[in-house]
Amino acid sequence: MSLQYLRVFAYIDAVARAGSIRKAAEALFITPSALDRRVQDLERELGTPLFERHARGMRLTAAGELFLHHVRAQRADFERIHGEIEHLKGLRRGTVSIAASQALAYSVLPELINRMRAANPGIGFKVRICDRQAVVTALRDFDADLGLVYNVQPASDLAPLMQVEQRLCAVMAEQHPLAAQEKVKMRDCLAYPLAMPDATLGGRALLDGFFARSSLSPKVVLESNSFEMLRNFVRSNDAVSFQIQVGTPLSRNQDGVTARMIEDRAFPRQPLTVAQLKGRHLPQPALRFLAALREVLNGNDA
Amino acid sequence: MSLQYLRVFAYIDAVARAGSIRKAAEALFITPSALDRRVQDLERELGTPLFERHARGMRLTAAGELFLHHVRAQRADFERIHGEIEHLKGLRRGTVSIAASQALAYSVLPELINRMRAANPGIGFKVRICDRQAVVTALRDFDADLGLVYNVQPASDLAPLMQVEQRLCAVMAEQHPLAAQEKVKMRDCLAYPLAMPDATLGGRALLDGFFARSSLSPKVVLESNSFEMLRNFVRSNDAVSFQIQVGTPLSRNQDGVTARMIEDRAFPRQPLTVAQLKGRHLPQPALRFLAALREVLNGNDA
DNA sequence: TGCCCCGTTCGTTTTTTCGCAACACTGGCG
DNA sequence: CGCCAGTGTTGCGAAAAAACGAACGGGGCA
Repeated sequence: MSLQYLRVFAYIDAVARAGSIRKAAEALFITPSALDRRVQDLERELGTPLFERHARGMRLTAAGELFLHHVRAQRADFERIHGEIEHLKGLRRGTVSIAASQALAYSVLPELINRMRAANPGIGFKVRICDRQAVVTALRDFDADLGLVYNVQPASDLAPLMQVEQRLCAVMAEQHPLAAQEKVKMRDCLAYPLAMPDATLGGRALLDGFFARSSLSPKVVLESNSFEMLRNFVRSNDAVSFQIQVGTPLSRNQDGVTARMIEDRAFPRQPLTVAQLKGRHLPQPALRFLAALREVLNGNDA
Repeated sequence: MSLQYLRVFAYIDAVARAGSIRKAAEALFITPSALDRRVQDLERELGTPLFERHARGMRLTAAGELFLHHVRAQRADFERIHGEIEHLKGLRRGTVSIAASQALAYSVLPELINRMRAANPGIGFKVRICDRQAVVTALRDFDADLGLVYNVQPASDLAPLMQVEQRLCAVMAEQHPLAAQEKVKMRDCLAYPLAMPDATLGGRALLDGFFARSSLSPKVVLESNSFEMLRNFVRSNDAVSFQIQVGTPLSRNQDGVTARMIEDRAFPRQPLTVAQLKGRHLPQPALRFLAALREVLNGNDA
């Protein structure tokens, strides 16, 4: 559902995304000349150029950024209204789009979505797993209704909806010596090779900070931007990896990998944050998803 | 500036306002058939009728109400964005639209607007003086950015921005015996004929309540929905009228009429409220007007 | 310089929208 | 009961808007 009458707004959005009229025209299945005219007409109506004409393509002007934000907000809001109209017709339909850190892909999101789909089969989901910066960008561009991020830096245009303190866990093979203990200390882990999340991931900054303060010297044998990679790596050796609580198989050792909480008091904790773009009206399905999320994570309001 | 591309939304709005396709078509300077087609196309795209076809005209369905609200919000938001783009071009332009009770028309709004216009000549104003219910309606329909009302009943879709306690004043001719006192008591006023605001006005409910509780019997000689009428009436006789503080010539007796505060302790006080529609993003000029209003009224945040 | 990709323009074709007149229907009133 | 004054709605030709396709001018890069 894209509504014929907002065509020109979709054009502007496409040009901004593609960065050039020709590419945008291709994506829209029209000719560059037609697209160019619509852009120029709109600029004439607004009395301001929305794009800087560059030899390489089109870049948004300040006015363009402003207008594009409005366009995206409008289109997102229309989707919401359309969903509510469907809701009025008795159909529980709609789509929840989520941008989340990797940790959520392990069990929280799949299980939650399964549960919601069981209750409301008409609702669809879009889940994009990406790094923290991309989550923020997705929210800003109206590509996601909700963002679930660990250790995100606050931004003035983001509104936190929920914060959950997350402890860091050590991840290791089931047969690993450390798995015998109920809880582990960080110094215990350092006796083994480490498989570390890389700098794009939320937990890394904390680990680095901790290592810098203490006089411990870690032996990093693997660094990756994929927790799945790290998890599958430590399954068949004595290395230890790290992940936040919700992203680990704390109780169920289902795939040869298990996790133990790290009990160091001094270890800093960062919250897992659920956020939305400030000032947005979330669609009903997103609100219901948020409520379900609250139940599962037992989080506090932000 | 109405933007060609939002034409259909303007059509829907017009039909809802006019209550019939033919009247709306007349207002839009197009034929009923053309308008009818646009409405039907939109309904087909949404998959839901927006209007009930009645022999007398068109009435909004539930889905229509929802959609119309969205349409108006969008159009208002577009105006805001357009204003901000103008702002970007260096022009301090835009329009503030205000719906207010009569008391504000006396001195507060005229003086405030004069002062703002002196600082920013590019800003235009739309002021609609109306009763309390109409103020609320204007906010709901996006016909006004800000509402200034005395003694308004709270509504869930309205967000109070500022509240100022207002004392009631007695209004009388300059030569009136009561004008000799610095403050007056209600029982003093009852010795004279009364010119009362009618039930549509904010202060009336308070007066009625007070008279009901006390055993005083007022002699009402004039009842009007216009404070200007009441004020001009008492100028040349011994009657006494009432008005809230901001709407009276407390210090300056410029037009043969003056006012005195009523000092009864037991007399209930209602706040003058500045409100907006909840969830709206106010345009920059409206925000600046609000700030100026705060300075003048010394109000507290709500 | 030569090439490639860019935005843009022009004349034409296709699609959408509009106006006009006629039609069908409903509710009220004599 | 029938008439009447409104309403929304539809078919068709005209008008307007949008899209197409090819050609033009221009800036960056090898």
